[in-house]
Amino acid sequence: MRWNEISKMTCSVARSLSVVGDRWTMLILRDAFLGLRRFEDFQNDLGMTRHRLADRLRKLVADGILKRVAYQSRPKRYEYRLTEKGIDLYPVIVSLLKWGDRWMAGAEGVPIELVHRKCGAHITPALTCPHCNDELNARQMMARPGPALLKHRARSKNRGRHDPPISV
Amino acid sequence: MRWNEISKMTCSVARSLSVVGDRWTMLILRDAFLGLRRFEDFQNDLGMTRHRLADRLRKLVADGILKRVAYQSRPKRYEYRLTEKGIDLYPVIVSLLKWGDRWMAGAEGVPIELVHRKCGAHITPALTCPHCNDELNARQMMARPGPALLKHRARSKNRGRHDPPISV
DNA sequence: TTGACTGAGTTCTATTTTGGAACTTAATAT
DNA sequence: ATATTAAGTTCCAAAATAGAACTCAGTCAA
Repeated sequence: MRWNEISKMTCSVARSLSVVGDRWTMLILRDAFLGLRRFEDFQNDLGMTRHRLADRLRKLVADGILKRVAYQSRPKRYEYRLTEKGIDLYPVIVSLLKWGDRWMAGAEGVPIELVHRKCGAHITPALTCPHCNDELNARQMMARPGPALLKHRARSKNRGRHDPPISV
Repeated sequence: MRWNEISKMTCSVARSLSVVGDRWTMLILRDAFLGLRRFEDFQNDLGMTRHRLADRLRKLVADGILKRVAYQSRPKRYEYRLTEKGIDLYPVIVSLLKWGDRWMAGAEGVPIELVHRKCGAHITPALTCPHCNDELNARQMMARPGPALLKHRARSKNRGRHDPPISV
């Protein structure tokens, strides 16, 4: 199976990765969340080739995650800003950040700290249950097929090994 | 810059991606969270080549995210299970799931629903501030350099454009 | 009014990574 | 003896990426 076919999987994780799962894409978005907007800034910060960067930016714009906005005319220059769809990826980046802080940080401590503007606290965001407000972890959760997966199975009747509701 | 050098960046997101940012890796982990453990099961479910799969599993084991456990002898057979380090990636997967549910789901609804065992509710987990319990989004957060980044800057004195504390 | 400089790309080639398909190996089952 | 199963390997072709140089439109400074 080719990578570009994963967008057709009946799985939200796969569909998300078809958009942000490419090499460099997530790091471009990290930079965007840190306030970078211009081609040269991304290129300087990431050290990726201009070629790849141009490609990735184009794809992110096509996918509605960044928008290309003129910031001057004569000469026309464009910068890249997060759309609402892009901003909504924040939890993904923060989760990666948090995991990296815990499992990949050296003796020097963490590279970046997050502050919640509203309450002013320096925090590490947590995944919680919006119903009971408990902090969540994988063992407390259970996955079950949703409507799209049920329809998909009814159509293709390839009922396989991990068909029933599954625990994590 | 080559992709394998990103693990040296002073950034937890980059370091995390150096481990789980490869093509397929995150999907292997999704399957692991859904309960899959065996080579053949991963291969059947994902449709990736056995070659790549073997490679990725090896790397995930080397990185301490999966462990290779014998589940029978004669013939010796091994399965792959999440370690604590692997289980701790759950928020990353869930964040991707949630984003995909919101931005990539079709008219058929979502592929998978999550249930919180403890309270029994069907929920979509949210990122919250552990201090004030508010649900978080990017605009409410601010990033500032942590100890590792400050040391890194002091060493390399390449003080660049996005050096000061940055808002998202 | 020529010559250097900027920012945002594009083009070219060489290298690395993937994908596809067939093959291996050890043990069991028929 | 032969087929089957699970977990890989091997080999070749195709695709993606890295590195470096080049383009292009407009500005600035002498």
